[in-house]
Amino acid sequence: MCSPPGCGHGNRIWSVTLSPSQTPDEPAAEAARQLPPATVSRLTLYLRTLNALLSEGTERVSSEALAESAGVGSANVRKDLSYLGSYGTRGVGYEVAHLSRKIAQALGLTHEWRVAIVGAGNLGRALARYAGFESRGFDVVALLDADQMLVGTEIGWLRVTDVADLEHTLEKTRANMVVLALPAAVAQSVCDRVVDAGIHSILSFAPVALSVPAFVNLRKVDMATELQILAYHAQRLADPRLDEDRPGA
Amino acid sequence: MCSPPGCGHGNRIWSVTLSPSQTPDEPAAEAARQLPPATVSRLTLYLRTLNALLSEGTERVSSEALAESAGVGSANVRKDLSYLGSYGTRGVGYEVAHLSRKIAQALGLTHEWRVAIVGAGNLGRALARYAGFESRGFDVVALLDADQMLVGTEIGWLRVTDVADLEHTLEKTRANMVVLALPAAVAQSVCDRVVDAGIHSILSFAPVALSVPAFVNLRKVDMATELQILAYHAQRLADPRLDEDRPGA
DNA sequence: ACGTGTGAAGAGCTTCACAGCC
DNA sequence: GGCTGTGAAGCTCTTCACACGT
Repeated sequence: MCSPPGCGHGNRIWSVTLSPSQTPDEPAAEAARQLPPATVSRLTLYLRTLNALLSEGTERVSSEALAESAGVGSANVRKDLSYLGSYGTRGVGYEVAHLSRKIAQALGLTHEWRVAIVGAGNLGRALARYAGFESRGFDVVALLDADQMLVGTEIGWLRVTDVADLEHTLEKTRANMVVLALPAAVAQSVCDRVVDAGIHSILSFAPVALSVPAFVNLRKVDMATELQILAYHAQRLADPRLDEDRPGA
Repeated sequence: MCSPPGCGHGNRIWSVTLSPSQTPDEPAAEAARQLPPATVSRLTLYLRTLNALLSEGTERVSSEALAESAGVGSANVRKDLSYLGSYGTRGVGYEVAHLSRKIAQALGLTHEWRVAIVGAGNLGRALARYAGFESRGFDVVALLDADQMLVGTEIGWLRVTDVADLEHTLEKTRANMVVLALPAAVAQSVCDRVVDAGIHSILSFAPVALSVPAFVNLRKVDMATELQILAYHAQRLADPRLDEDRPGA
């Protein structure tokens, strides 16, 4: 793991875009294509529902129905969709096919995304075989590991390649996204190599905070963290009086 | 992500309920032991760092160092920790062992959490073997599946049991949390049974919105969603000019 | 009548900046 | 000098409520 705090540069995950007042010139044009992060993540949920509706032949859908199937409020749905433009019809709803196309376009799913998974342990192998990626437009093009026992074996329709050749594999497969399914101890060094190889989009499952340059997009999924958050709420329900020495109490 | 930040957030966990205008008597006392959700998810990150420091013998840590290793700002760390009480020493920092204990306590990790994983597909098996759960105080006590080919086999140190006996298994193993690693199609019905069996904390990996009673805590992790969010940002960096075309005009 | 689109109000979170204590 | 604790300011996101189009 990273030696004591201070093994280098401390960069923030996904640049803050700060500058409260960048150029006061053209705020609207820039802002117009900046979707709020919360909206982006909900758009993926709407898209999932829309695609389900599409394949069952439904033609129109209301914000109420979309809200229901995404687990949010309908006002929220309408606000989110309004960032994309006025694609609904008042008194009627949204046309499923059209809206689906618009969301996919806004999310950049028209592009071809080629994903390399680094780490062929339990999780990496599970991800490599997960059909959900392919079906949603993400091509898993490589699976890498450092373990020589795994290199060369086949997982799903992929052959595991040596992480020593990471740069070469990424270039050859023209991967433009990387999923890190690695132990915490090696995650940062592999991450650095991935960034140096020109990858700007990384999804990490390693239970450690990775530091990356500001221009790199890093998202983290940590299953133990999720369970701990559940534990917090569960404990609160179970034992409503947990007044330790809290301020204000 | 919690994602980073962001994170696609959970859905209406615990909802708003009592804040608006409960009893105007004692608002502060109740509010005092309600940690902001964003704080809760960062506390898990601090705890991870603290435990690492603990095992390497470091005794004190500053908010700056904690911030660095969690990927947030130091003011944020201090604010978060201040919700727990004043456990730091000005001019010095925080005592690692003490702070670690306080956070674990606040998160409810003193409790014993017994997790049942439903679904022994690729992901379920990977989760069952994931050492990160055990090491952080979560005991995986059962692994269930509907596939008769899998029932009875051993994964890690667990024997797969039949999901038909779900209620019985949950009771017998005294599980108090459930992880759903199921296909979307069956997730809701299994979820309903899990809730009926008295489980109030559920972590779902199924790519579908589950509906649960308000008193149930449901968190979702969706890997395809994470990739789509990355795609959005990557596309923005690659192609700064996003076209728009108005619908009818 | 129905359901979208949207300013405005409200709630929550982050960042700042500095007082207070070691 | 160094670092915590915290009001206040600023920002983002959510919710409300209703005008508007069909």
